[in-house]
Amino acid sequence: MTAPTKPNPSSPSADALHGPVIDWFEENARDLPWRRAAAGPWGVMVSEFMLQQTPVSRVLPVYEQWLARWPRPADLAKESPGEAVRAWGRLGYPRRALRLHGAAVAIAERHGGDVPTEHAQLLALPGIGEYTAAAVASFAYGQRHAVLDTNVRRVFARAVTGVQYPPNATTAAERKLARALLPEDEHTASRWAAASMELGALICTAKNESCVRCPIAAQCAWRLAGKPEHEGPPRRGQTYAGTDRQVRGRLLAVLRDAVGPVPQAALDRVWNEPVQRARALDGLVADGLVEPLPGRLYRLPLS
DNA sequence: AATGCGTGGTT
DNA sequence: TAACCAAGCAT
Repeated sequence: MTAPTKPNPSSPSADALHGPVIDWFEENARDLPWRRAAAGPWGVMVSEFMLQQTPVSRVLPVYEQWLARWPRPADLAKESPGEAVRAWGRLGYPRRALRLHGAAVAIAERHGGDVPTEHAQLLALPGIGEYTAAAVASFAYGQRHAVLDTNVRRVFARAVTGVQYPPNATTAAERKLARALLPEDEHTASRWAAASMELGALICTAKNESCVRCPIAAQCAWRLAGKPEHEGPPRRGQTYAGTDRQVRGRLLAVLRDAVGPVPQAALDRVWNEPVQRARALDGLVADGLVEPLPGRLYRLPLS
């Protein structure tokens, strides 16, 4: 059985992919605010945090609000973490807001207020992992990095490896392939990173892929193989109704919409099962998303 | 390495 | 309509 990340014998060469994909990108790239020069490294970094597991359409309005309110890392660093959580609104995964605030504080303290340029420095910031460090270094600073997000992984799985979907978790073989496909020239590499991601986002989508508009359809290993169905373990479903996540979301929504501290009685109304409710609230406090005050009061964290 | 972590649109 | 999906990270 062939490893799912091993290129097919008939897989296209790197050189055969770069030109068509980058040319397609020049013509079809979306005009997103974080792609404009005015966004700067901070705009790129904010957008990357917001886009972790969240669609572009929902990020756009919140991104504009954040950049208008906190145009530099030091501006956000001066705020309380709770204000960041409040301004995060309903983007989801609010720990990202906390981490972005923490990253802004670290940038103000350690990097003179400028988003660091080095991959290792970026990786050391809270909320920044392998993908985001590479994305900021590549998109904001034009550096040569393999930017391996879910879109790129899917494009490589199909075009090169010949399977419908990449593995559940990113494998060493995928990283190796991404590095092998990276153009040598720095500027070309950064264009390739953005272009291959955009191809996955717009054309080579998880469902209803649009091969007729794909610039590399003629070379795509998966299409040439007759687009075989995904085999292997199904991707882990994400149930939500009835989970602690749902309870946490409801609790935090009350605190976001409140001006001052909220009595526990008000929080109790969002979920009728007391054990799960208490567990969810404790979890929010443990995560630093909620601050308990004397007298059974709660608020978003002031520090 | 498997799991937990929000939310809303689409099929 | 329940399931799936959306530029991951931390533990």
